[in-house]
Amino acid sequence: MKPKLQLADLQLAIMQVLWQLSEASVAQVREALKPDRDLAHTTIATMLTKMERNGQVDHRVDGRLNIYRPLLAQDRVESSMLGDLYQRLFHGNLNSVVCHLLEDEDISQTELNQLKKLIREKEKELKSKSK
Amino acid sequence: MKPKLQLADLQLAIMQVLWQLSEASVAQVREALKPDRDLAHTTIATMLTKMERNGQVDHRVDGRLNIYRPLLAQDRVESSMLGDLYQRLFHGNLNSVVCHLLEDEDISQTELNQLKKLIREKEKELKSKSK
DNA sequence: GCACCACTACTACTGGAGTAGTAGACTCAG
DNA sequence: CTGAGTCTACTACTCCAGTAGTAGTGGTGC
Repeated sequence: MKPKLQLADLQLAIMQVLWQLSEASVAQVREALKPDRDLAHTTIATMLTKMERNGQVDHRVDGRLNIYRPLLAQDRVESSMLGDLYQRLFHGNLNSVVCHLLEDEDISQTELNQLKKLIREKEKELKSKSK
Repeated sequence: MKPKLQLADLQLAIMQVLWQLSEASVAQVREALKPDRDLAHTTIATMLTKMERNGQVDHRVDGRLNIYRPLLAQDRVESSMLGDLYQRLFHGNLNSVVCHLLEDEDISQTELNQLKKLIREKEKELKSKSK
């Protein structure tokens, strides 16, 4: 069984809590999500059960508590979800993506500097490979 | 009524056909989608009806044909969907996004050059604003 | 000892995407 | 004029996310 790397909205939110805490009980997840969405305890529990069926999380029993931990690596999910959008929406056109980001989002000079550094590194990598 | 800017999979595929052709009949959409997914004529028609209910497309009647046209601008959808992922998955961290893209996807030197140009333009804009 | 609390397991429901069948209307070839 | 084909409208069904109620269970305060 291949676990689904594309996470729906709530699933992603839950997973991010798990990534941050390494592992968590239902109550902990609920607490962490509370500012954004105040969900019933059972809602989280149900969702976690479903996610376990999907192979996205796992749980161990601690006394009467279920402690869940993520089965998916954060960067694999990020890559998968971003890559999917990148292909579906932009057909692999890097420029439009960055264009949108620079236009729509609030970007600081610091971030631009880091960006330039990333590009320089990528260029180095490209050159060494082409030889 | 606010039309939904977040498009599901098939919806996006259909919308992209409409963007490309400006407007299209069910049969045209179906033809365009055929290489990727060979769907029944009625499937497309049903989907278009639903999308019309969602305020995403519109149609006029031409003889016995329904000709659909997109109601959403391509770049608004792109911005919305990308921005949404950007916030949800990366919490507004531009670096990680670009990092993933440079790492996962196949990027050419030409694209990197264009990227640098984009950055230079953005820098200019930042400077002129900060004054 | 018992009432309460916290937690899980099970069940249920809604809404939307995705998929397609069927019926009915119209059109065109022969 | 009739049959084959094409198109829409309507209906139906599956799957899954999201949401939560209820029942049962086991510890805890007093």
